[in-house]
This record gives sequence, C-alpha cells and structure tokens, in this order.
Amino acid sequence: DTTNTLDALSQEGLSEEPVQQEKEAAGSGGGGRAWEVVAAGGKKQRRRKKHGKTASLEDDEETEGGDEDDNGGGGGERQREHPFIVTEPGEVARGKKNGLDYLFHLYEQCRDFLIQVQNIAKERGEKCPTKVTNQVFRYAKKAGASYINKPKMRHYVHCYALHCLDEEVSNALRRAFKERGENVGAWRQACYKPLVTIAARQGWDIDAIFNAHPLLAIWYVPTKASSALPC
Amino acid sequence: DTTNTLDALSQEGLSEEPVQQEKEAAGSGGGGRAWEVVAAGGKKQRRRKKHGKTASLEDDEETEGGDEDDNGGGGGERQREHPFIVTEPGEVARGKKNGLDYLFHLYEQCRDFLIQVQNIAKERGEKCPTKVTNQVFRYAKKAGASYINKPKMRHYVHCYALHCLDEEVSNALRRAFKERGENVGAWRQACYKPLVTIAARQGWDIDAIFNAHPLLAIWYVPTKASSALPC
DNA sequence: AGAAGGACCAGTGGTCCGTA
DNA sequence: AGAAGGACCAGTGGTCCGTA
Repeated sequence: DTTNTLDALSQEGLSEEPVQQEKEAAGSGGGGRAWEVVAAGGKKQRRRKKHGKTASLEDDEETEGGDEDDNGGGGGERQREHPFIVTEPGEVARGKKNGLDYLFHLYEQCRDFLIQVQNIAKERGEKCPTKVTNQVFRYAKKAGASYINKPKMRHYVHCYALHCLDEEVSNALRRAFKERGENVGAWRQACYKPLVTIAARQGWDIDAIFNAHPLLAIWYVPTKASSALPC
Repeated sequence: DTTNTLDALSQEGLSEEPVQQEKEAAGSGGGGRAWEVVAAGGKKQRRRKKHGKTASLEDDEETEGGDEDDNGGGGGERQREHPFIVTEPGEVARGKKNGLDYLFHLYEQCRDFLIQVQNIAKERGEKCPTKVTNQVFRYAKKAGASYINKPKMRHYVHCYALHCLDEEVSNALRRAFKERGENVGAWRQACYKPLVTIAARQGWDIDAIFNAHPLLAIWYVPTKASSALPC
C-alpha cells in the first residue's frame, strides 16, 4: 500500500541513502522511512516515543490500540525525516540527508493527494477544496505518506514557488548556495529575494502570481512573503 | 455616520414602514432601525436586554461600558430587524415588514463592505479576502450596519443567487408566492428548485456557477444547495 | 406559528517550541 | 548549532436554538 508514495523520482533521488544506516545508536530514533524500507529492505527502525510531556511511561507501545480508523496499518514506527541539505538540480543527497529535488517532489505529491480529495468530494457532492488544506494533509497521512506534514510544506513553500516561477534562477541559487556550503536555512531565506524581484515585475501582487501558476495555485501564499513586500 | 448604510434604494424601498410604530407594547422591544430613525425622525426605540441566560438583572444598562473599540457610538439601542415578507419586484413592504428588494440590497451592501476590507488589506499588505468572511461581517457591524449579520445572509444566499443568475425566474417566483400568500420560509425553500435547474444546464457545478458571476463569486456556496444536487 | 440573530462549536490556517 | 513536526491556538465557517 505504499506504492503511490513511491514513484520514480523519489526512489531515484534517494536510492543511495540507506547506506550507513547501521551507525544509528540504538536508543536514539534515527533513519528509516517507508520508501527506504522498500528500496533497501529496510530494518533497524525504531518506534518513536509518544512525544512530550508524559513521556516516561510509554516508551514501548508498538501497536498503540486503534486510534487511526482506516489505514493505520503497515509501519507503526515513524521517524523524523532526514534533514534537507542544499543540492544542485539532479543531485542525490548522500548520507542521512534529503536533497531539494526530493523536497520539491513532496509538493507534487501533495498536489496528487489534493486531486484525490477533490475527486472524492465531487463524487459525494461535498465541498471541494481548491487548496492544500488540513484535510489533504490528513488524507496524505492516512494514505501512508507520513513524511508529509503541514509545518514542513508551509516552511518551504516560497522555495517551491521560486522553483515553479523561475527554474533557472532557482537552480542558480541552489548551485551558488551549495558551492558556498550554506545550510538549508540560509538557502531558504535567500529564496525570498528573487521572489520579490518577480513580484516587483508584476505589480507586487503575490497572490495573483501564485494563482496564475497551475502548480502554485493550490498553495496558500506564505504570510512572510506577503509581508516582506512593500505596498 | 450612518450615511454609508443609507443609500437610495434602502430608503425608497422602506420609506413607508414607520407607519403604525406606536402600536408597539411598551415592554416588548419592537421596531426601530437606524434608517428609520433617519428616514422618519424615529423615536420609540428601546434598548434590547443583554440576551439570554442571565437576563433578569440587566434590563436597563444603556451605555454598556466600552467593549467596542472603535465606532460603538451612535445608536446604542438595537432591535431585531422586521421580518421579511414576499414582495414583488419594486414593491414596498408595508407595516413592520421588510421586502425582498431590501433583502437583496443587503447583499450588495456586504459587497461594498468586502471591497472596503480588501482595500484596507491591500494598503497594509495583509491577506486580502476574496469572499464575505467573518471579518467582513465584523467590519460591517463596526461601520454601523448592525442589521447585517452572518446567519441572515447565509440563510437567504441561494435566493440572492437565483436573483443574480436569472432575474426573470426569480421575479416570477416572487410574484407567484406573493399571490398565493406564502410566507418567506416557503418562498425561500422554493428558490432551490430553479437553482437546481440552472445547475443541471451547466454540468451541476454550483461552485463554478457562483464563481462565474461577479456578484455571486464573493459568497460561499450554501451547503444545502450543494447537497441538494445529485452527482 | 414563523422568523431574526447571538453565540456556540468542530475543524482551519498558521506556526511555536519541545524535541532529537 | 540547525532542523523536523506534534500539537496548540486564535479566529473561521457554519448553523442551532433560546428568543421575541
């Protein structure tokens, strides 16, 4: 049931990652995503603690009852995703890292999930979302794409916007920041500037710019992008 | 400061209403809206009790402190609006009633308020609503249009939709229901049917039909209208 | 009874901050 | 330190139901 989360790009882009999975300290969580399990016959996964405040009692439940109503099945054990690093276009991230092609690919997966949610809504005659909403994130999770979550997608959405609106500039920026050895945070911040330039060329209306692009129109315009703009 | 809530139509449409205002029982609340005050040199207004649960102690506060931060001023005393009755196009409701031209006029006023909210948002570089949201209702209230509220506008929105999409049919329905002496509720229900007919002609996509019409696009499609439709 | 609308509520957009 | 994401929160869309 993981097939729809495993298309060509994500496997290619990440096929070397399972390397050195064994280095992981037993107690610390660590690597292991759905696609890794498939791609590498993955092992060495550990359940995550239930998180936070009352953590001490519950280190060891594996199944956690049935609080997911649908497709909770499959891997009960979730890890954090590997952090992103700045990669050039086409470059595969090595080690326990993810590359930017993979990041952008997640946005396309979200789009697929949105389309599925829309189709279901239309069939049922229910309200049909035009954007990636909480409902879509919930749907993605149920469909097994546990590596997709709202804070992450919102965090990098303006980077994806630049990638959609001017791939040349986006690629150049990636190369430059990779060369300089900058971290993802610095690259992310740097994505605002060319976006502002684009906005300036088109009347400063970021909203209109997003909505005019078929891949971008489904994403809420990031608050900071709007505020970063004058007028 | 009530000028922007008092344009030509609402005064014309309602200029005869202040008749027989004196019939009102002293203890019961009753008539009296902002425009009546102006149009008829209104008097006879009574404050409303604070509403509900703890009503017994507080019949008489007039000023109520300052919990409105901006333009609370003007008439402190609010009444319910007179109920709607089914009127023909152009007909003025008599007695303590409001007509359907006035109802539809409220939708246009909301549109004006939305445009104002949008302009303010643009100036400030903030999020710019495309629909009549809670924010717009709040703005309308602050601007003194206390007779506009969300439940009412949502309640009749499909009636307004019919009026926008096929005024001929809408007018015919009003005349028919007036002649038969039907109440507003019956007329309101009856508005669904021709709307469904219109939807049927255009691929059943109510959402697309709303969005294609400039006056309707700013209104959320009523849930029941969507659900009433097959497919 | 028929109707107006205050006020509530489930689920939203947004993102902080405890986590690793 | 840099980063991923669970979980919280203010304000939303939606409308019920106490009111007149």
